[in-house]
Amino acid sequence: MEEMKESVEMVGRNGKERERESARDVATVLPAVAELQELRLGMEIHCLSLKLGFHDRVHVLTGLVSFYSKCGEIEKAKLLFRGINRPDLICSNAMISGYTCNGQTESSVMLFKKLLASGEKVNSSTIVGLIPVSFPFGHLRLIDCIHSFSVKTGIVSNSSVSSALTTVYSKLNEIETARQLFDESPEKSLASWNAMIAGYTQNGLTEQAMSLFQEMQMFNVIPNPVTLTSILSACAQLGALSMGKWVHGLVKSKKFESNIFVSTALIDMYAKCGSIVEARQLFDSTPEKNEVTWNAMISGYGLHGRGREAIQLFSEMMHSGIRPTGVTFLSALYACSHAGLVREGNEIFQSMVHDHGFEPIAEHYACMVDILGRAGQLDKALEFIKGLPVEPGPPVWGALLGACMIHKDTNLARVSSKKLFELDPENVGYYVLLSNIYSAERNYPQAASVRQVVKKRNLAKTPGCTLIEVGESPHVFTSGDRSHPQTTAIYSKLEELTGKMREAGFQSETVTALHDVEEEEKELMVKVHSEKLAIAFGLIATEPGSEIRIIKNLRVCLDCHTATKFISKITGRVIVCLQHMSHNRKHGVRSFNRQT
DNA sequence: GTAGGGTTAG
Repeated sequence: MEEMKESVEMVGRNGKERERESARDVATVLPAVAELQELRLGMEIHCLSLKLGFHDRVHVLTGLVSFYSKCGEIEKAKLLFRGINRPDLICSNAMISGYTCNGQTESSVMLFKKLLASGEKVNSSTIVGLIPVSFPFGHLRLIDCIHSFSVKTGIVSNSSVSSALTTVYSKLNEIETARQLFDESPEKSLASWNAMIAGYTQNGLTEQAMSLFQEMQMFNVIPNPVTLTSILSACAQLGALSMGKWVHGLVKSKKFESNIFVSTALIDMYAKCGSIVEARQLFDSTPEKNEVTWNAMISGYGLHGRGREAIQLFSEMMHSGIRPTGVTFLSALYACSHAGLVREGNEIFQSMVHDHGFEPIAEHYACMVDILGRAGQLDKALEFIKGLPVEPGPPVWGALLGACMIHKDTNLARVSSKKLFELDPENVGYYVLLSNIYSAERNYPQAASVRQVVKKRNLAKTPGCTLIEVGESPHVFTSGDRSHPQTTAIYSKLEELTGKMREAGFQSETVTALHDVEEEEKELMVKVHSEKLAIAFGLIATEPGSEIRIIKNLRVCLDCHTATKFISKITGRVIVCLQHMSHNRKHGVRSFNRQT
């Protein structure tokens, strides 16, 4: 930063006789200023070049157009660009890219067409700048057009073009097209591999991401921080602690720790894999933190039910000078809901709106409903919903339904389910919740009729599963799973535990309620089983007294929570139980059993 | 002087 200022001052001091050189210096320094998002400094440089009279050189102008675009000052960029007499290709490319990264796709396309009409030959940078990587939604047809154009002109063989296309297709969940582009690209750069790996992890296809990661190493392509960031995200999604630790070792040996993406991904990985202490140690030892780093740590605490720590960190963030984002508030609110911190959640929500001027989105409202609902304040939750300035969507009603389940409010459950079935008829989760509520109060005919709807409409439900890592190996259990090699020992351990739990006063309300119901009904309680199986296995397979960490994918959780507490008490083991949605991906879960 | 790949919530 200081060096940059010096360099600018030097330009000033040297004056007219070195005008040409100074102009070149300015053009060189601008991209760095843009990357640092130093709007003020860039404007000073702009003023300086006006003063010194080389502001009209095309190199400087191109740099300024690009700089203002990257800082979100698209109007300034447009103004400058319009003033240029005959912009050359590089300058036009800068403007095309400027429009695109500010979400002004139509203007970008118009300029591109104008360029083509003028007979100018476009190059790979033109195409890359035209691809709406940051704002792809709703532009699939345009992207297809750019793709065809690239194939027709042969420019698709340029690895930058094909990487950008791979990325944009991945973002639109068009993963097969993305893979085809990757496979057909004649010279795969490191970025090509990274684009495909990231495409997989962002779509939850962790198995494919991992195998491509192995493949690239077989081709002697050396992973860089970008690669490892994606791989760490895959580990986090899988709960793959030992793989994550291995990657951490790689990060250290390659001295990538100072990369902010890598350190943030590491913190997130440790938190999601159950090692919150490790996560915090890394967080504290990381000198450079951005809003995402803070968010990852706050949500990590939330995941572990450590609401107080989450709030503490949240307030430290507010004083750190790092500006909060919508995700910051979501993470903090989520932590409050898991820890039953109603007053604190309310304060954070109010502060978000009034002190920070954030317009809440549906997820924030849903979090508030969740906070009130979980705490048993169902009336207040409903009141809150009724007072919303916008029409509440599925996340809001879903949160209310979840709360009704915990507090067994059948009437309100019926109201929210009705809304949910209208708004989101394909989502099986809501049917399962409602059916469970009916079952819990022994209203079997109603429960059966809800399940009938699921069956009739042929809706697929997400299978519940629980993961546990023992030593270096991950083990995944589903409901009633008998596929594990140590199945007999696991089930007898479970028997033993059930007996002891009963002696200790454990009453499995829901399970008894479901006792005389058909097999399929028991399946609705999948995660209870899978979680217990995983714990039973953990007890057998690990050293007495050691910590047991399990990760599950479904949110519904009434009986298992109490059962886990009992088991922990009886066996004297610390049991860390995490649930995160990113673990809710079938492919990833399957890969676990195969990989080892 | 323009252009490719990355982290956080649900």
